[in-house]
Amino acid sequence: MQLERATNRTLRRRNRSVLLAKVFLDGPLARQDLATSTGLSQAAVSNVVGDLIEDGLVTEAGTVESDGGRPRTMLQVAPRFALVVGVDVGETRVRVELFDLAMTPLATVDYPINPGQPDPETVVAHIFAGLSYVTGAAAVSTADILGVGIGVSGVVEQGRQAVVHAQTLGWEGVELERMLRAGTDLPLHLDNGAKTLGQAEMWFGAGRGARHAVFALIGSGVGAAVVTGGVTYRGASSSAGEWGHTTLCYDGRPCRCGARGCLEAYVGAGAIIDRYRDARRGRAVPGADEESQITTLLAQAGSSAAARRVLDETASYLGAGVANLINLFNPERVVLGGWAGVALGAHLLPAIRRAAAAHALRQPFAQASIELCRLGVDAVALGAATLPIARLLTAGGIREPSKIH
Amino acid sequence: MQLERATNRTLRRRNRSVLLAKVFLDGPLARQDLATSTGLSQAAVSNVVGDLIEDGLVTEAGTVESDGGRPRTMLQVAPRFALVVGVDVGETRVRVELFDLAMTPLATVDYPINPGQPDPETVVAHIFAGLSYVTGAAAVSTADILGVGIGVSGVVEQGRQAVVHAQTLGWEGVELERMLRAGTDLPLHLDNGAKTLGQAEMWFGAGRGARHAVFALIGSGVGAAVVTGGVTYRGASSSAGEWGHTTLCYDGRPCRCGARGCLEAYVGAGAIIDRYRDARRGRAVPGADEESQITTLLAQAGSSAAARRVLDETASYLGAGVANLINLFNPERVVLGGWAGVALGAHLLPAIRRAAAAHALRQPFAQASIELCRLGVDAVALGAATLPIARLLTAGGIREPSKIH
DNA sequence: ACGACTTAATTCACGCTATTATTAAAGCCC
DNA sequence: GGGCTTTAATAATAGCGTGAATTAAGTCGT
Repeated sequence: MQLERATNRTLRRRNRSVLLAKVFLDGPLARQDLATSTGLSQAAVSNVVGDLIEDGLVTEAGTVESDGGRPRTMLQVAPRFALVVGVDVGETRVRVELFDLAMTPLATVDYPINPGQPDPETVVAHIFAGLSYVTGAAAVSTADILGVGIGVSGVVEQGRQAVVHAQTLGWEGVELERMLRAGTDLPLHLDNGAKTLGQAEMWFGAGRGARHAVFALIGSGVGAAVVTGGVTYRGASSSAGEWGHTTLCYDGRPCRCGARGCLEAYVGAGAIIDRYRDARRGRAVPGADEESQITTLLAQAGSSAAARRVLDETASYLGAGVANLINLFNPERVVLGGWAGVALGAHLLPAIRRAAAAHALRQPFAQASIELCRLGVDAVALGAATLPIARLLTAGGIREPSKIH
Repeated sequence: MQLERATNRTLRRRNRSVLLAKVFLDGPLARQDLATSTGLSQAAVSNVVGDLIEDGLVTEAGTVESDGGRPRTMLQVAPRFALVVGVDVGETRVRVELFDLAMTPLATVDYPINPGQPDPETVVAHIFAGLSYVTGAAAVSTADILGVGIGVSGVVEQGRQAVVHAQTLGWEGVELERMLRAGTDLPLHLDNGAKTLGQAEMWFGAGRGARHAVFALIGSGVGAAVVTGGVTYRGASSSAGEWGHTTLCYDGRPCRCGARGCLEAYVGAGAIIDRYRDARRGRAVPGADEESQITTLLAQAGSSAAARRVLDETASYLGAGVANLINLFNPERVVLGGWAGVALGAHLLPAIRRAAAAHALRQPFAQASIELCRLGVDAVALGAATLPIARLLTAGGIREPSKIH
């Protein structure tokens, strides 16, 4: 039950938002398209679009020939109306990327961090360094930056100031937003990295067109982003979707979170490698890091029965975990992502589908397709960059929240 | 991203909806209260309330004395503006209940059904019989009935016409809505029984005030209703929340759904009784039906170590299951309900909380309280009856969708 | 009993917004 | 160039919420 009053300005802001979002997401469109697809009258569309053009948010982008009649002028979001920055705070590196509103990457920089429990201060310093690097490299002014989105691989607790709990980074209640705000006046949007990746796939990847989707991400950690009604599901404190630490096997293998039987203790990259090592009677899996060890495992599937068994089991566990998501969230689409998810999914997707079918209820399973992601792992920064844009769109392109005359 | 245009009438409808919902849910309120709590101007409130009174939706309900000043006149939803019917299609009976808009029960009737796979036709006949019985008993006209809400213990797939998949009833793709529409012109609202119960608890019970809550229901079956942002989470085809058939114990006990290791196979009433029988080395648990057998188990906890062990295990499994809900949905409240849930919860709640704490991530667990429901099991019909009301409230009290002059 | 004071509800001019109908613009085709 | 088609802008109209002023309905002190 919504309890927001509606005033006359609300109306305009909302229609601005509807039109702006449509132009942004569905590419160049004519005023007519907007009128028919939104149901607004042509007059209103013209009126609102006029405002948007005047505000510099939208530009006319050429005309399209017609078969007898005035050619329709196409509209698009002005790519340079503003710039956005996406930051990916992963377990092994901090990536800072600058985009324009057409989501063209203008500059990118990576800062590797040593995996052993990076200092929050170091990460913050990397972010600031990255900010000044990308603005310098693209020769743009900070004033043109609409906002900075930051995807962190851990629980991001939204409150007045976002706080990060990331067991994999060794962070417990790190006041990342406060630390960042101390060094910049740019609008900040912190969020869980899985959620930003889901956002990216939703707008530009495998989630397009779906209203209810779950993005299941397998990497060193295991997480999920749930989108419902086109909007990321957050829950009370924005930590919803912690799929990796749901119990799949009561009293089972110990997990690094301290509990037993978590999904991550079976299908997290580390867990898969551990299980393969066990299957090899304790002989270490060749490879410098988890990523190459997983590659080894997949490469040996042709020759080693043990590797095949480990992969089969992985698909079964993963399928059961996906079935849980399907039963609980009833999505129309489950998208498998994360670096390990992509590596495994390419080979195991049919087996995962079979296992999910065996564990999920028929009706919700029949509603859901299970697919691979389309954007790759680096989309965390892209998705983070969409956060300030999402805010701009819902606000109807009005940057200042309120003004006092 | 919402894509609904907003027109001038939308505004009024929305404000009608906001005010009407507030008056309905937060009891008698003065116009002033409405103005301050919604942010609308007093003039607008007066204006809209005037319309609502004229339409017969709202009535003035006396005045409240003041210490110097005009006394405020309180407003309430007119209890007899319309009547609603709630139907509970359970595994053992069909209940039909008639309410006014103050949710006062005006008439109730139960039709027992023999547990062995009841015929859909029989259930439909019971519903029609119940409808004519309650209208007769309360001496009201069918024309005064706003709508009929029907809570079914099974998956209700919403489409053009709701279809029911209820393994416990032996129903597979039963076109219940079509069958009902053939016999009545009343607006129908079919939904899963757990969801209607959650709705009832949300409006009148343990969920009041929460924006994100999960209602975990334990009976013969195990299910959950998820409320997010004050609204029931449905997913793509409205079957979200099938908690009972999530895998808790990979490759564990067989479940009646065909899979193995489902939560229901551990904490469903039948499963608990089975586990107790196993603990008694196969000796049947005394009791005529599941309900009395569970009572027996609880009664013997004082004397029998086996009973205690079974209950402890139940609390642990249940806690792990609740932890999964907390990790995935990040609610501020988890409400334990269902007849078995109530019976067990009274004794096991502390143990369940401990087990949930052990399995959930710290941060989301700290955000969530775990409580018992307040309304009892019979609230399914009450919750079903709220469905037509919820529609009325969101529509701002406008019954006909559109009129042609 | 009367006036001062307080609080609640209504009225009305105003500005904002979308709608429908109408007009202008811009091109194609014969 | 005139007729036709499609797109965009303009004008007249009506709905809606706001804010200030006004009316309504009491309490309290003297």
